[in-house]
Amino acid sequence: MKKQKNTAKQRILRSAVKEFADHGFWGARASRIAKGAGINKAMIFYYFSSKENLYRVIIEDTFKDLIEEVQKSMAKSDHPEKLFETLPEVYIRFFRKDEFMAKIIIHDLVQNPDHISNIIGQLFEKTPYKPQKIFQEMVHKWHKKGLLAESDPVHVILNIIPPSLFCFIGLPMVEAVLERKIKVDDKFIDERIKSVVNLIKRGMLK
Amino acid sequence: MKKQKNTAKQRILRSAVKEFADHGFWGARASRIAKGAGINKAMIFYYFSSKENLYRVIIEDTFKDLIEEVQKSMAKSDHPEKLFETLPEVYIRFFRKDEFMAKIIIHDLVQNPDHISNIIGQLFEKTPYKPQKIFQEMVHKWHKKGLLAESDPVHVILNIIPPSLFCFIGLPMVEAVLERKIKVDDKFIDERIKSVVNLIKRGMLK
DNA sequence: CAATAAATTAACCAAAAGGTTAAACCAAAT
DNA sequence: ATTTGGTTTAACCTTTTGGTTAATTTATTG
Repeated sequence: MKKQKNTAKQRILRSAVKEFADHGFWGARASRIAKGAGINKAMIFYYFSSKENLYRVIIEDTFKDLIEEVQKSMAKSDHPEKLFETLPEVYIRFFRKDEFMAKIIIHDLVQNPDHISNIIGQLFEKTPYKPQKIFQEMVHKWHKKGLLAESDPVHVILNIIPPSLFCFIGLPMVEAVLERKIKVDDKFIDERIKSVVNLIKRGMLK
Repeated sequence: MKKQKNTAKQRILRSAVKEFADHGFWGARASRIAKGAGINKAMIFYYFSSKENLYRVIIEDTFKDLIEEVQKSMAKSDHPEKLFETLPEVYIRFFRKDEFMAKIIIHDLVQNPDHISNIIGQLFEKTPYKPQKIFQEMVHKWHKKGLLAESDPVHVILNIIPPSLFCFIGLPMVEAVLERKIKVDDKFIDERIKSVVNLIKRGMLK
């Protein structure tokens, strides 16, 4: 657990996360970040030198945390059932902790796809063992053993992450379609995790 | 099929779709839209009065088309199996047709959730029968009959749309994680549809 | 305490943005 | 041929933006 200091730098970061989430990189305003952090605008450039760099720092920090958690969950899973039971929870709880980050990642993914690719690439380079190879081998092995119905790791990922990640961003659309407000409380989160786990276990396990 | 005229207005729309998709509303530049359309910047404001209005027109047009297709697919489905077999194809093919729109919708969903809610609300008001009621009743009826494992319409939607919609936006992330380029060609699209259909049929049907 | 380094601010700046305007252009109708 | 109406343009304007600067306050340290 990182220390939650209240230095000017920390307050800028917190305010910036919210600003980038609400307005995206281009919509984000340095003046609003400053106001939200209760500091002078010049401080942003004093500590982070540019808006772009501030953005990069935030994205990289978040991804480091997320990837770490996913790797932990993968390391513990010697069976696809175990993996499918834990992964949705990791993603959903991570993005619930601060849903702002979910929004920022989506923004980045849409506007600047190479950026996130590079960050993930760099983070993977530093780790001693190669998680990308491990995942592909896991899927391959499990499929051969007859445990997995889906054989392509690409689709395995595309079937797990979106239903987890999207439940925060997509909700307004669902609300409109069903003409009903949906409260994102602990109960809803638990139900969502259960539903996704069910979906991918029944949908992809043999 | 709408007529694909080549009037200045049409060219502005086409150029704007690409610009909004690549940069989001705030990142989009009127000057670039003009250059892309090969017209003078003033024409944008002559035909659409403001950047915001141009954006609104694009979003509303797209949604009208999408909702129409989804409703057609719903009307034909008297059984959940049928619905689960057709819906992913509708979404995936629709967003493949121009993936720009997928990006724009995501942008809008993240930055301005109320906007899309309102558009959907307005479109639904005009239709004689209420699709939102129909869908909820369908799910309820099917669940009671023992055809559906998932009883909550919210989760049914959240299990169908994200794996379909996200396969375009999320791909760069998957590529980074697996350290492999993925070509989005007809073959991939077919595979993706099959995978999603499989996932939600096995995952939610009883 | 004095000197130095770090943190903070108000005022400022150039560039770029969305948007306006008034004049020119052009096709069709009279 | 001239009027008329919709198009199209270059030049312009205002506001806002990310970013700078130079001066001031606050903390650190010898």
